[in-house]
Amino acid sequence: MEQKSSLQLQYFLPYRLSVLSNNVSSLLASLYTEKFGISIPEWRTVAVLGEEPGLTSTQIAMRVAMDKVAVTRAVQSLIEKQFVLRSSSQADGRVSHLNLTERGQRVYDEVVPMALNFEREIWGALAPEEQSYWVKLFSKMEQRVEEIRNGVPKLD
Amino acid sequence: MEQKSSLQLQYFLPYRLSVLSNNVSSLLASLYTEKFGISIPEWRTVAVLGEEPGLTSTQIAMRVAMDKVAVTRAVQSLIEKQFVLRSSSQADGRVSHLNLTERGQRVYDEVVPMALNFEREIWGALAPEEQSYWVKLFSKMEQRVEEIRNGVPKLD
DNA sequence: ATTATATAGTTTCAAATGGAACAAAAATCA
DNA sequence: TGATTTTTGTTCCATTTGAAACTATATAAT
Repeated sequence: MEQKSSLQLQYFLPYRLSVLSNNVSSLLASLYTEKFGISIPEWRTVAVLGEEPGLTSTQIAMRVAMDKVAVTRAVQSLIEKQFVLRSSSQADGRVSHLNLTERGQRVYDEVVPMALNFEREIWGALAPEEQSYWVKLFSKMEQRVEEIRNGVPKLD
Repeated sequence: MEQKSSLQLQYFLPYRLSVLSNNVSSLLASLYTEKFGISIPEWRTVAVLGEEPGLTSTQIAMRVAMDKVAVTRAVQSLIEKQFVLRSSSQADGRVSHLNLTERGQRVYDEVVPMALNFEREIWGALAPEEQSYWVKLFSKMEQRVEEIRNGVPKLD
């Protein structure tokens, strides 16, 4: 990897990551927005509740890299659409536990295979040994970015 | 790479891509928003005009994966801030050519090294041979996603 | 117990974003 | 030439997003 001195956007890692991620996200989103009328944050909420029923809003926010406002809105909308049910905790009056309704579970059950299938199509770009290599490299990148993030503390 | 039957968001490629990309973007943005008060689309516009002076709005949009409305707004804002100058083409009355002002050039000259430095920090996650491997795999992914995008034509 | 502090979640308001309609100029075509 | 279609870029409007203020409950401290 040679040293760069000029910034060519098309080869610039943050830019390429952003473009790829946007393309992937919007392709994936088209699978479930058309069919079920749910947004990306809503889908993420459904996905995580499908994995772990009964989570609270804050727990969802932590698992899903969304802020609490986004979760509030996703949950409200999912409740209106009757995909999610809220039941307040008797242990802690501030929180409520969220679960998929039967309809919500159907969304989950239908979208998961589509999503996995889409993921497989993308993985198809790489040979099997390349795939595990990708995962290894990607994880290192994630870690490093996390380190940088923690090393450069927010000014407060 | 074994077959997945359940979707765990934390291992799901589109999700991981999205999180990594967002983290990288927001770290990078913090470098120039604080110092120069420009947004991500504005920075991209400056970056591309630094590489290729005199582009028109449409040309910027093509190079930078933004839609034309985003470019219009970025350019308007950059003109107000006196980072960009618009000069209408006498060859084609519809378009105008955009250039960095001296102030805009200074932003470019200052941000580019910061951006490249940031990129180097991220690349630091990988050993040199891993870096070239990453580029290779990443390019394959980009290509595949592009293929899927073209294979699934927009409904119009 | 009473006060202070922290946490969960919502609301509010302003800014960012996206799509459709639009105006102006250019290109095509009859 | 004159009519039609494209292209460029902007504006308008509705939706989304984000940050800060706020309410309600819970926890800690004195």
